[in-house]
Amino acid sequence: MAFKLLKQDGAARRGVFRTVHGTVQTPVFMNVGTSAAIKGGVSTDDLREIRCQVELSNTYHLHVRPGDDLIHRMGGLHRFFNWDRPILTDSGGFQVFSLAQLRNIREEGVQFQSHMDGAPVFMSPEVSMRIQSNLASTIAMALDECPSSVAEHGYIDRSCDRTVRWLYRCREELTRLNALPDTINPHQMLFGINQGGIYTDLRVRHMKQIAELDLDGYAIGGLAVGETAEEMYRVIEEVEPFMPSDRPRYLMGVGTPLNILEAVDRGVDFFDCVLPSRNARHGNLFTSEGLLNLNNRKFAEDPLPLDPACDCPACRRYSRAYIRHLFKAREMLAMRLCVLHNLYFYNRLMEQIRDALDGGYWKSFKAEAVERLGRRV
RNA sequence: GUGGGUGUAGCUCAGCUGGUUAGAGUAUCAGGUUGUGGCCCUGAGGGUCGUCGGUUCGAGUCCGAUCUCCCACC
Repeated sequence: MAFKLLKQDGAARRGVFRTVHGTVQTPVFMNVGTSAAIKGGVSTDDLREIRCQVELSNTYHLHVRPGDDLIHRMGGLHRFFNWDRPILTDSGGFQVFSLAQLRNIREEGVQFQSHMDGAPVFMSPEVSMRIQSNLASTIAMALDECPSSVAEHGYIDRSCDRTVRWLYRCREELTRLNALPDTINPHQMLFGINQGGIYTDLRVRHMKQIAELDLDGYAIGGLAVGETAEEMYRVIEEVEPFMPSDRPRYLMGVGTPLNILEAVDRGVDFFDCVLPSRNARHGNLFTSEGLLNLNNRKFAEDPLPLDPACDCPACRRYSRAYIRHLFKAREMLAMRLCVLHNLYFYNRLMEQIRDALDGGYWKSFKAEAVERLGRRV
């Protein structure tokens, strides 16, 4: 079994996940590099230095540019990207619904226009699996429809049924692809995605249906897209009892450090979010003392590092005043240093969470961290 | 020196024949950002309308003088 549960405290889980690209310690935060690059000029050497375990790239983006067939010819994403640890590829489903202007969704798949040049693109369960097989990521995500979490019950009901049918097609196609002789990663794993908006009956029914497929892991999708944090926590609590306990659980696209602490407490093992990297590019830092907006004038002559308690490459050598200056001067080093810091902060937060679970002091750590990280510097 | 143009927010500029509390973009300041388009969204502060005088119930707007800068010609 790839996933092994080491310890549990309430619903919170401490585990290890074995893959062909190495073992992942969970709970884990995956560092997002959509186009096989962490935005902000961060290299894979940097990723190793900031203690990244799993990198996440995007099927849709890499399909549009440079093309998954090209990456296959270049030996797969790991060789192309120079990253030998696990990679998870998102299926492209979310992008179809968040980026595409014009789309037409049918049973067969989704026809839409590329956000790059308007060229027609067709995405189906089979196409998504073929792209991800070409990329040869460690973990492939199933193609799902991601409707607005607050869409009406009737629509999400029908959408969930279609996502189940798509999931069967994904598994069948990936099984076929993994057996082909020119497949780069014949052990590519598949995670299914739970949908159902904010409706308990749909979430539970859908989770039960996809659990029957006995996949390598299960994700909760369609959250943090309009509903409140409290609704998100409620949905996790309601669906968690129906998620296989011997498989990793992945909460897609979440979230803030507080969201992650609350979700770990409700049994989630995997996370990914653009928040630390995107906010970093705009000067919004996560620190051990809470949120810090480096654009604030009060940091103009502040000689302290971004976070005095941090030993990331940015905090070891540079002051708030200097990095703030870099932002005002629009120097790209500003973004690089802040992205390194925020990702390191997230990766270190996950280490602290794992230490707390290992050490048996999860509840007290969580309560203290929620209070501390919710502050503002 | 002569003729023409110009002057309004830190910057670039709107402001129709005179009419509520002078606007926009950008910059600044402060929020937001959740399966990534270095984007975008929201709010705030900021002006003796070059200066002085005149006409008028009322002037950024009309008149006179003066100063600034730009252009052309001598």
